[in-house]
Amino acid sequence: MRDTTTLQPGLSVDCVIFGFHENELKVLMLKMKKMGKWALPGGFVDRDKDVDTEANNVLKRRTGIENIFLHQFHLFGKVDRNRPNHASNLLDNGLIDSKFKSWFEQRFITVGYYALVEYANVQAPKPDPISEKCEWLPITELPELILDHRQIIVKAHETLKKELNHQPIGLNLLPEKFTMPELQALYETVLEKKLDRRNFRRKMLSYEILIQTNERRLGGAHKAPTLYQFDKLKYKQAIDGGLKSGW
Amino acid sequence: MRDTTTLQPGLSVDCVIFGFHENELKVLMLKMKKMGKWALPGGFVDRDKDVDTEANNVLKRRTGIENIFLHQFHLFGKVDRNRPNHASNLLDNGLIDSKFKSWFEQRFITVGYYALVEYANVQAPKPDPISEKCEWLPITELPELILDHRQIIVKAHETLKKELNHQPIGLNLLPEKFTMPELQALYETVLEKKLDRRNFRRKMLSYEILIQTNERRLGGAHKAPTLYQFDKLKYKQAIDGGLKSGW
DNA sequence: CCAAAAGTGTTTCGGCTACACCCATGG
DNA sequence: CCATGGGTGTAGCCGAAACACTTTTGG
Repeated sequence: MRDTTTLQPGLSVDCVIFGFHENELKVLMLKMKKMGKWALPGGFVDRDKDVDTEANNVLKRRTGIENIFLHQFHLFGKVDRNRPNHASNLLDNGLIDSKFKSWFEQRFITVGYYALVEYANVQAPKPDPISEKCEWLPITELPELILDHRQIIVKAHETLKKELNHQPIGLNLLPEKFTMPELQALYETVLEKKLDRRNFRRKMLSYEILIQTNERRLGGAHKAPTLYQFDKLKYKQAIDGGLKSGW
Repeated sequence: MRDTTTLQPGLSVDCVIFGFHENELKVLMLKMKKMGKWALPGGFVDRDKDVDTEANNVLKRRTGIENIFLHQFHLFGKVDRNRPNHASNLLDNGLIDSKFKSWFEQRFITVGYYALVEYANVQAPKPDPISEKCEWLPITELPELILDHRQIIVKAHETLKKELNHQPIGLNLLPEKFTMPELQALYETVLEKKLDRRNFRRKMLSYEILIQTNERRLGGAHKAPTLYQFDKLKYKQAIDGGLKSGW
């Protein structure tokens, strides 16, 4: 951060970036230097940029990914969410220059966005200058987080679960080709409940957003499952038009 | 407005206040002096107040109503939503003092809230200092609005329709006691489609949020319909817990 | 050949839809 | 007594849930 005068004061964006790996729902988090606590990837908003644009920039800076599903879900506007100690904690740990003290002492509100990204596509997530590392953490075992970031993640997860009743997920969250059981595992993980294998298949096929390939996932024990991929056009239509039934 | 130094810069809240009257969904709007355009009731956010609190204050100032359903639904963050002409329009029409010029020239984002209020409970909605009147306008026939306020209303209405799949409405939007056809008319108006009289009744009763009184609505021609009221405890549980089926 | 997972089919149940019919009220 | 809207019942359809059975793979 060089100059705060071009930034919209008191406003930040935070991104809850979901990934799926080893049957766990994970969130991309930054471990802050010195403080040890973890934080969501976030950023400030330039005075002459759309808020949505800045959220996309955050995602791109940490993962290199652009142009994917990124959805605003809530504004967190409690007056005490970053006070009284956040700025002094940053200063005391030498994470920010003292000339930015007043900037960080402002009352801040933050806009929450969530994204769904393919785990394997994020090879080396990049920490920001005040973080020592950027890693995927399982959503079920989060360490201590700064500010209200835990609450932001919970709200993002709740929103994702609700949206699942109207929209498919999987594209950008799974590899290009995947099996039906893998897709089901994703749904079960996000929804935090078991689904019937056969009914899941039928329902998912009824959406008509899948293309069956003639390849199979070999190498595992037992019968080799068929690989599918998304029909991207129809998938997009399903996102826009909305699905009827829920889970 | 006396002093902008206590306000969170570049941030406002706007409330889409829905009412229901004569089988029309209405929105409480302010007609701005001189300019003639209409605007949503809104306000700025004090540096030491929660954003939610300020939204409630806006509602209270215009309607006198407090402690009712008021839901944040979206942050509008386009960089050009209040520029380049909004501040100069206000100034040219003498609506603001020139000492506030720079305040209104800032880039503004706004948080949208929507509320459901009982039409009859708002006897004399109060205009703000820069408005000549405050009135209910039918959502289907909106005049010219300032900024992106039309888009904000559209988004609020879309959100309301979606929420209807998971939550009941009616409390705070209808009088204390109401008939089943009146409740149905509300649903049909919000959803913008006709529903089957008999199926509507069955479905609504299945939610178990209604209490049947032994009174009837007299005075109309034909059979006098039974009056119902909401079981407020169960209604609240339905809001929190969510209903399953949709419309 | 066996265990375990993938793939297919079938039955059942409940909710929603689309009706027919009776009841009450004002005119 | 009749037109009109309120109130009640019911048959049929469709989707979801529950479950049995076959197929395929590695070991």
